[in-house]
Amino acid sequence: MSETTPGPASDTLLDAWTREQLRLKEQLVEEDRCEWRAYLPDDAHPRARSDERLRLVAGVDLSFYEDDERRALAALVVQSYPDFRVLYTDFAPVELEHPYRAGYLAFREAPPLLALLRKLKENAPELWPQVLFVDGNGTLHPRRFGLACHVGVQADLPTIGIGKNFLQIHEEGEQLTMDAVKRTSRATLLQGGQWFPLRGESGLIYGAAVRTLDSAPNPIFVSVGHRLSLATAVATALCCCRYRVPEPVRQADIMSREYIRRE
DNA sequence: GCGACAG
DNA sequence: ATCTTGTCGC
Repeated sequence: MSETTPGPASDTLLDAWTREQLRLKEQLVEEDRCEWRAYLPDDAHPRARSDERLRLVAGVDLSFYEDDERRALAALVVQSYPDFRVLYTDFAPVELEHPYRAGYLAFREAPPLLALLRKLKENAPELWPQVLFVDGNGTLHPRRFGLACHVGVQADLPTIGIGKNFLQIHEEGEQLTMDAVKRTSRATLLQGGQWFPLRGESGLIYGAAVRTLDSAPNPIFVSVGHRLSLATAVATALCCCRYRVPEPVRQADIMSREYIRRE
């Protein structure tokens, strides 16, 4: 069966991918292993020492062409913090090997994103970011190893997973449902900056529902990608929000779509 | 047939 | 992901 045909016929491929996720997960670090600390942009007296301050943030995303389902544009944007000046952009047209499948997004999107990161390290190592925002989940994933983890581990970079839609977790009877999240969001996320952990029946925390702004009632879903704690991931995401979505992923999205539209 | 489905 | 402008409200 063709790899691009979704369905039961590709079970052996999905099994192999599952094993690959569990193998890479052995290298996953879910605690703070980064030399910087987030601080609010409007904090007149940042508490962090100057050499511990967050200065370089980045975002990656893929945008798609109308005609061909497999053609896409991978984008990497590096920005200064806290003023979000765009310091570096790179775009690469790519031919995707695999179709989208929930739970296996990394096998579709990670390769082109990692290629952009390798190129950055080679051509402008001084712009290597302190943290990378990924458009997609990290540990908020059935096997706790989503795209943001995949990219973080393989690039050895602190990463934060940002989901704009909730991915339900039913694995191992966890029962993290859309309904429950919507109810809790409505009841507890009363203003920007508020969030709650997404905790399964087992007690495991997969990520957080975060209301980033007063003006954006719908939460985003933040999870650990690599080399940081959930608390750091949430605090850093909040520090990077001018709009509902953290600025690096927002810029990568906007600029890649603009690039497609203008060519 | 119905619901779920990161991007 | 993408199809898509204006428009209602603070």
